[in-house]
Amino acid sequence: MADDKKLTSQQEDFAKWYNEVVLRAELADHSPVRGSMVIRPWGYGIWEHMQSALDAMFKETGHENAYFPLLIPMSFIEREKEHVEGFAPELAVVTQAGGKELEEPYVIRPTSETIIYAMYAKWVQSYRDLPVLMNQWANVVRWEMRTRLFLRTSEFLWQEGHTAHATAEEAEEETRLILGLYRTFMEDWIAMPPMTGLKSESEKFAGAVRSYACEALMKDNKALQAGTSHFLGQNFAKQFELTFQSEDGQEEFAWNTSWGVSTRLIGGLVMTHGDDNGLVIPPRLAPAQVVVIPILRGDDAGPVRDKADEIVSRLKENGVRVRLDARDHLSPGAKFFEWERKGVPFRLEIGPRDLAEGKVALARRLTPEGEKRKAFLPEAQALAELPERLESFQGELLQAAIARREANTVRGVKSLDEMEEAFEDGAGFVFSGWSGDPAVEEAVKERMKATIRLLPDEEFRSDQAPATCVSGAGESVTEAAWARAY
RNA sequence: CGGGGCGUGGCGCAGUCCGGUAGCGCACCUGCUUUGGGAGCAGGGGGUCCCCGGUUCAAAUCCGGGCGCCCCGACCA
Repeated sequence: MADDKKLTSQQEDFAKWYNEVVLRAELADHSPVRGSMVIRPWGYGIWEHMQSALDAMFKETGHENAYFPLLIPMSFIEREKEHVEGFAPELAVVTQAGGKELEEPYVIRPTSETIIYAMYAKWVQSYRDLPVLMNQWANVVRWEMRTRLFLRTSEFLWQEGHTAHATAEEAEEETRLILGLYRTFMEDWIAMPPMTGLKSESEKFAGAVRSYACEALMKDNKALQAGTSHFLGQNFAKQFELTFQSEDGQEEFAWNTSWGVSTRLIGGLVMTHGDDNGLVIPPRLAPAQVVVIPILRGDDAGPVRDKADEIVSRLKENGVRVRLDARDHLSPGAKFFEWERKGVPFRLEIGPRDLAEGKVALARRLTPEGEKRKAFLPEAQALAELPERLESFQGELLQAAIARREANTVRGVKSLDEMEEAFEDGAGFVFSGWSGDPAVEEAVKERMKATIRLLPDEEFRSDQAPATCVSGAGESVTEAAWARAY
């Protein structure tokens, strides 16, 4: 950031660009505690829109919100073997309270399976009590070694859904339902089109039988795990005695699922749409969809200001989220740059000239190829068209992201050499055959830092996948999508 | 935990080699003139130079010891 005004370009240093955008768009800032962050109003505003959209989707599918406590007895975490092994290194533990050493330490939740299924065990007696479909919005703490704003911080915000079912089939169905719901949300709201599929054994959630995930491709061609949905089988039910009496009188263990997305999605949004001028926020999530900037000059300042106020209230009536920037110590140009950096989809300028002509200037955060940056439109037309222009902007962001993902996906890779070449050439997702042998994953990771992101769902699979494993040893039992990942 | 870098007004940095009044740009405050792509002029406020100790007439600068942060390699939404 030698030039205070410009951001480091994505091409020059993507990681540095990301950091600067997050800080300078005022999404978040570092807190005094290492590895944790403050989410500022502009960033939290995006999160609030994500929350309300997701929350509505959860409710529509029969889920209810609840809240479980921050502190979990250490012994609960230790109950499920794989779970504790997975989380032990990143636990923050409370050993003192009220000025005394605690008899049993408490863990600050890294996730809430244990406490939640312990409670479900209390509430569920019969098949008539099932399914239990709950979600909670909460913060969790995982002590990470290396942190990055939004992508990996010691504390983050998320939602975690936890369900209990009478049959494995029903639980599996729930897992898949939520995965689809996440995908729809990411496409329709973040305009971030993920691939979906199953995680390999080595990448699945600690304590799950199977994990499904949404993986999205960022602009630097690294994959971001953006949401996960886990089929937990009866692993937790057995440890917490979550049982029910079936229709035919048998005592049975319930089947569980858990699923979550976090504030990491904001990092995904930044790296899916941002450019060298800063953030680009999809209209449906933008805290402000339009910023109105009056050009206040000389004698016309009063009438222009009045017109700007009028435009703001009329846009509000049309359901557009609008913000007025009438600060008089900044030049219009400075405001243009500022709001572009913050990713506001549209800017509406109103000056003396426009006032005289009954027009306004409308500028879009991203200008399509061959179009002028600003359109001078009759005021009534601009106001009437803004809602649909916001929607088409939203749609174009999604289409562009899908096109980018496809353009950076390499299919049909048949050998490790070919795979390495693809990654050297800057590929995003690389598809190959895989024997299912974890040793192949290890070898690839060692050699080219890529991992299996997904065993992709049918929709994303190749028309003709290689019949042999990319390692050259053995037949392929499944197609795998590899990528370097966050 | 290994390797590299850095701690100086809010932010970004110079000054450190070779000790001698703590500086620059941006931001901030006041006033006037401005305002359609990062405004101009004038005036002004703000810093225990990361901490502790040592050397010296004198330390941001030299010496010793701490602490913190950032980047790169092994875990993870």
